[in-house]
Amino acid sequence: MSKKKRTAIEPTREENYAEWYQQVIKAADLAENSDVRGCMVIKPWGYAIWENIQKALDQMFRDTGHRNAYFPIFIPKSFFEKEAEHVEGFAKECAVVTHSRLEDDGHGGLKAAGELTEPLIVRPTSETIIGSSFARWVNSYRDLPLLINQWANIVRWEMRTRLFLRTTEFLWQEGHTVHESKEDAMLETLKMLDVYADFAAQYLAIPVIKGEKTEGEKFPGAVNTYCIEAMMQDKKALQSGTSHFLGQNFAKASEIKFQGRDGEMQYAWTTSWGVSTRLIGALIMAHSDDNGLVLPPKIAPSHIALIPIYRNEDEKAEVLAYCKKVESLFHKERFEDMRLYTELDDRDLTGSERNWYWIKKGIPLRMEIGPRDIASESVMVARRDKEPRDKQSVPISELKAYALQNLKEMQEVYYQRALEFRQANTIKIDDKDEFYRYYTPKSQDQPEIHGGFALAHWCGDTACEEQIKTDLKVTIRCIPFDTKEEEGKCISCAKPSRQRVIFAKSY
RNA sequence: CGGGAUGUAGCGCAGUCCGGUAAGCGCGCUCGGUUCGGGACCGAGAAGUCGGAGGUUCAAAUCCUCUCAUCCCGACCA
Repeated sequence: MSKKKRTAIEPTREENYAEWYQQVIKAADLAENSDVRGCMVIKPWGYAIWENIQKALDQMFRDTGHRNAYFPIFIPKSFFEKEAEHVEGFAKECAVVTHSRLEDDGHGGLKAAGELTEPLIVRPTSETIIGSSFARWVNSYRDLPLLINQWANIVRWEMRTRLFLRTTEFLWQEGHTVHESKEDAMLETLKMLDVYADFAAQYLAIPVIKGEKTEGEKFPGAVNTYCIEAMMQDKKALQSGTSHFLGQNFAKASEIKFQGRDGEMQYAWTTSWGVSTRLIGALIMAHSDDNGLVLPPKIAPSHIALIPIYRNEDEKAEVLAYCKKVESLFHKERFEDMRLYTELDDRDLTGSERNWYWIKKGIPLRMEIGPRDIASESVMVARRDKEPRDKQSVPISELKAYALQNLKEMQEVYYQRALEFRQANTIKIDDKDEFYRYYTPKSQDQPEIHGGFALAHWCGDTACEEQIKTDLKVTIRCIPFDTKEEEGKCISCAKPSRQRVIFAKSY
């Protein structure tokens, strides 16, 4: 009989990945479902992660010349109707405001009254409403480039929701820029994709693949859509950010025109790009384990849990005093470019309970501090990327340097682990049968855990993409930038192909 | 929006088929004590309109109808 190791999260990833994901969110107290269907309440520990994402990204946007602004949550229906593809892509998931006030319905309740002359759409994205402002702001080539970002909430009436991955309302950032030339706009589109990829790697410790979306997967109204794709621990792909080259489509829809260097009036070239609270879902699924959340130090809301261990009131007083001294070592300390935070957990629970509480929350370092440590002028330090019982005694004199060094190492470890996992689950496939075998579940009971990324040839025909999607529920995640041109045969129809694309099941 | 499953205390569940002292268990919570460096123990407590609304019946957690929510699988999507 093999004894099953007790894990803090049940079921484990292997047993039931989807359920494990829900349980990690609950155990780490990140978020919960609200009383409004499909909407979530983001709790302090989860929201702090979002705030850290905001801080880091906002700095990067600023460094690339962008400025924040804010546009209305409501978009007149007529604005929306201006770009045909855009309408088609978003119409089905729009929430619509049709009335402006409530009246007594005569039965003890309220009824909507004051019908609006024109319905307002709750923004699912802001190209059209921002475009109308941009049309006023842009008159001359001297007004360009116009580089704007907004942090906002948006609403997309999705059928099926999952915390952080897909909710009816979510938080995001949307960059909107206007350029004089096609080349400038394309450069901007790709520059911001790079910003996203760098952010994912450096802060979230998630390696991503940069590439272009196929015709069938691109943003409604865009000329080209680029994306970063990440692999989760169930080997599925998660689109973690997108950047769109909009050509002159939205400039024409919103009349964004300017007088050029040649004196002629012309339509501008625009871009848009965004990442959302979905990144928190990516973070959870990329790093967490069967004991709960795992957070890269550079994005963690707090970095060190101090856990006093004592037997009686006398010891408690002594230990707490010592803990405060230890905590003061880190007062207003910085880790990389973020503030370093500590949590002194003096709740009246057993040491192990407090220990496990912080393991589940994913705090990078735990410091157990008891009478023995006071005697030896040291602290027991445990890292979240190691086994729960794996602890190291560190002298107080070296503690600060030790903590900073280990946080740095952990950030690196998480990135490497994720990268190795992706590499181990990415293969080149040239044979159609092998391709189909690769994506056929080994176990019908848990069809999530199988397959991975496949680099295979594709002729460029949407029909082939559709066929594979129908047969295997596998889609082309992107046409990656970093592959060489090579002759081959389409994995579906065997017609000649010039390059490999990334296939995967996706969220 | 289609198919499936589930709603009983804060969480996890039993009871539902065969209606009738079954409102019960484990964890958590409160109080008292012993504990505390591998998820503590003993004792005493508090807590649930059985998801909601109708109906059948002398009697409904249990049967019927409708409805809401959650999860899974599809279609759609960041």
